[in-house]
Amino acid sequence: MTIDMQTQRAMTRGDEAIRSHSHAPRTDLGRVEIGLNAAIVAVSNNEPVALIVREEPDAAGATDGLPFGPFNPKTHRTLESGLRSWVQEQAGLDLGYAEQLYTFGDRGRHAEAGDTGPHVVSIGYLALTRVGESQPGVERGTWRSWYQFFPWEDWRKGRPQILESVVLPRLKEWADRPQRPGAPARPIQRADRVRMCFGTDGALWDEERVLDRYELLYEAGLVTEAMRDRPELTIPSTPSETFGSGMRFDHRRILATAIGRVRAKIKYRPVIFELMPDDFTLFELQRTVEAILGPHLHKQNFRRLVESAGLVEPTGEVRTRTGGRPAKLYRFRREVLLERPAPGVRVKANRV
Amino acid sequence: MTIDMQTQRAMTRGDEAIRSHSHAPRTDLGRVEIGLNAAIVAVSNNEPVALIVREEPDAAGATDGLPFGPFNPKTHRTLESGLRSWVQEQAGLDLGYAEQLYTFGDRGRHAEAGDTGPHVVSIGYLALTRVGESQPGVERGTWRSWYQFFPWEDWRKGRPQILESVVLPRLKEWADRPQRPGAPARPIQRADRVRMCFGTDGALWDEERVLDRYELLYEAGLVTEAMRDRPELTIPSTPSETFGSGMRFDHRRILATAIGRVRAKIKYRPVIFELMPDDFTLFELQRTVEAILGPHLHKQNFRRLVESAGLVEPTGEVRTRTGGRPAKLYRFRREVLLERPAPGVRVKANRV
DNA sequence: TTAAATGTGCTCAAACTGAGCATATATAAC
DNA sequence: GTTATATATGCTCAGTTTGAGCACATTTAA
Repeated sequence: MTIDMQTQRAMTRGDEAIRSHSHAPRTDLGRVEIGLNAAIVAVSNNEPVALIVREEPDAAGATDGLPFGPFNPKTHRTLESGLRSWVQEQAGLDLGYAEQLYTFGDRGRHAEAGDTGPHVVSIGYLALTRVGESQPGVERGTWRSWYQFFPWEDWRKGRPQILESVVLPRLKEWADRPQRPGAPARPIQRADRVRMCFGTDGALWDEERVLDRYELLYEAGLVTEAMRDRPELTIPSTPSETFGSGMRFDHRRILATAIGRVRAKIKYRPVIFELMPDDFTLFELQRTVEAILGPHLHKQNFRRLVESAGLVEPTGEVRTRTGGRPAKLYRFRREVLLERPAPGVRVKANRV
Repeated sequence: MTIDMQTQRAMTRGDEAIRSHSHAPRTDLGRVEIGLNAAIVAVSNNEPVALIVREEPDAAGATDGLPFGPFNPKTHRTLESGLRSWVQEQAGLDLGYAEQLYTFGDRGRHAEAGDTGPHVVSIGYLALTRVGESQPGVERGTWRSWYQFFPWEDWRKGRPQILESVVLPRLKEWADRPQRPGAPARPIQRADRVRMCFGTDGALWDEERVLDRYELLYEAGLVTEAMRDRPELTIPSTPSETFGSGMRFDHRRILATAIGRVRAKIKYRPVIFELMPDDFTLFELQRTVEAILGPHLHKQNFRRLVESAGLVEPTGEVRTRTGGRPAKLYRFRREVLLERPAPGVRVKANRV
């Protein structure tokens, strides 16, 4: 029945409505608190990075997390302004481009010790910025490559070998395992999901499905957060660092959502230029796109693409420090926003 | 600075962090309540419809709204299961496909009389279904054409004349008006937004920008909800019904988000079949796509598209009641999900 | 001077797309 | 019955887009 794999996870049914709906003040609702989380992305030295803040270790020993804080309707005019406040306070960064990603609300998704207190619903945001754009010394977080948390997503040097050596064997084992002890194994469904998410057996790798892949690894109990949230599920195995560094709460999930969103979005919105300096060479632009997307692109076709799409215009200057023939400098052509409904770096996705 | 018009609205800055972040229980946060809202979409007689529930009139006299209710973390395991509960209770409908749309949290977006009580953050969901799929008599809402709320979105008979006759003149007037009394008029920016959103002056109409258009009309004070939320802004003018029926709270905004999402999504996910019966003719499929997207499609090319994409397969039967040569019946080919990363009805968007 | 690296222009075939012609087979009107 | 009309379906064909590569330019480093 379910078609969209992205929402499949949450499509459980059968809950009952408990109380009738009314506009009178409701008193028996559990307390809810809203957490605002920012996945702040930049590209530094051709490496895609996210801003990480470190705090006390959580239940699983993770210290890395995204900047976040609660939404306070008394002081935050909007959700987004609340987010900006927290980022400013925690990382000393003044956010530029930001967009909402998704709202995560499942209980048990980020079990904290004790798990008392209000239920926390996390609203994830994606922000794009340039490193070193803020006043120097103001930043308090550290920039870390996002591939540290998702090593299987780094296709810049071809298919990452960690897939063949570790990830796929463990997933295959999970797919073949009976779902409940005694129950008949249903390897078909799981195997198909692995196949589509990770592009095995002739299926194509879709670089946008970052969240699907993370969710699958979580479900298979392979990422450390899964062991944290469901200790009973832990099986002695490969050290969990093999499946990328863990993060606190559900921050890795939010980061996965963010990566998928940037990868999709640069194809139809010129957000790539949020990551670029004012002037750049076409090859620098290409390197940045590759850092985000993974696979490397055909150089001549890439320049044809961005030029014919009207995304850039030459500044008239050249940069000689390129190690070869001097490269013309370009800048983002803002007028493109007034000319086309969906301007972006329309590199072909791996879509048949 | 801002690039994505869709998030432009909320990109205000300058808020200050009020209190330092900590993991101790926070006590001085204003109360927050989460509302779950469902835009349930179907296609009935080639008309795209949404499930509307009627209640007491709100401040502006609107009685139409989407099924909704508060999220209760004590009883709802997930946000989505909470939504399903409310829809079940309020409309007697068992939801099939559902996906999260967006979380709206701005204060003042749906001013209620008095405006006391907790701050409500709305999480909007999109659901797709077939009419008459539920047990007969169980449904308590009414299905209403979504073009009743967004008449300017109906391009099935060409460019809707309401655009030339009413919408654009009023928007032009707004764009030319000085933003504050006495301040210099800045018609450029507003005029450009109108141009891109509504495809005037040579710009192309992008059928996916439903929310942008609604937001623009809201900002211009032309839709009735704007007058409700900011009464000082009301100017005696065209009856507000000209700009579509109003809805309670921010439900029309959520519906706009939903329409934009379906229009985008059917192009890369086979969700269109959530709206189709098991067996259908290709022309019926085309009519459904047209109901969603607006403009009419080239018939032969449409069938070439869906057949060559492997989205459908013939059932072997024909339907004679078509008023012409009998049409072959088709069904959705589920295997396509295992073959392609992003299968969908890839009709060309109005994207250059 | 040469090798190596990058930058830039151009070609060309394959695939895709938009548009239309032509024909098949029903129902409804006369 | 015959005809008008409506839908169904196959096919063509030119224009565009895309993937891949050749060729040459201009720099730095050895």
